[in-house]
Amino acid sequence: MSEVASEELQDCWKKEQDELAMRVNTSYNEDIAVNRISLVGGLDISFVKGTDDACITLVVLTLPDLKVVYEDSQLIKMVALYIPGYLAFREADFFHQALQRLRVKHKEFFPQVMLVDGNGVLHFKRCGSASHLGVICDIPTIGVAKNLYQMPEEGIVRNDEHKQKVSQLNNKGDQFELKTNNQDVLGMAVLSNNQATNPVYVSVGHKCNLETAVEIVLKCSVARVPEPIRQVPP
DNA sequence: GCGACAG
DNA sequence: ATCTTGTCGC
Repeated sequence: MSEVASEELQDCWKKEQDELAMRVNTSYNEDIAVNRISLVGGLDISFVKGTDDACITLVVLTLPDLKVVYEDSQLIKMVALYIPGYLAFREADFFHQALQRLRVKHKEFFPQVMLVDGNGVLHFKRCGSASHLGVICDIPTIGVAKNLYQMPEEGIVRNDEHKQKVSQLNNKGDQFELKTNNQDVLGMAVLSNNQATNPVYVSVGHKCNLETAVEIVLKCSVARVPEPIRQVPP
């Protein structure tokens, strides 16, 4: 079983998250203008049944043809407890290492942008795991979550109004904004596939703006979950 | 105390 | 994250 994160450790995490949050960049970055991107990376973690053993996978795909050109899988032992809001602290180091290996081994495949399984600024500190990773590695990232991370105190909730909007998404590319009570747009619910009934929740991770993020996610989507973060068969 | 909470 | 059936489709 995972170790319990002590309150001391959580305080540490909070401080680090505050510092990282100040460094998140959500502006337009010409380097990742959609038509210039040729390599997109993806990061995901899959657990072995009921254990704390997990496989961290980093893949790099070409755009627009979505072919896998690089894959790095590493079996690891997860020791940190999962606490909603602090997802990045479980996995960021492993992802960081995977990116370092890529930089050393195959620099030519280093992606212009990474898709991360989780949220970017759609987060109560505006620093979800995608942003966290983007800042530590100093690379553009996009957060893609399969479920809405609710923030009741800011009005981001899966209520009837939300469900109503979701039911009106019919075609690939249909989307609606995820707005706080202060009218801050933190992310976009995007239908990534014509067959899907549920959207994915896209938010800026780092060094990118929301429009670009959504466009890239759509270009990478065949199934509901964008190709770079889908499970790659062993 | 309870519930709700990306993966 | 994981457990789960059959069904449809690239």
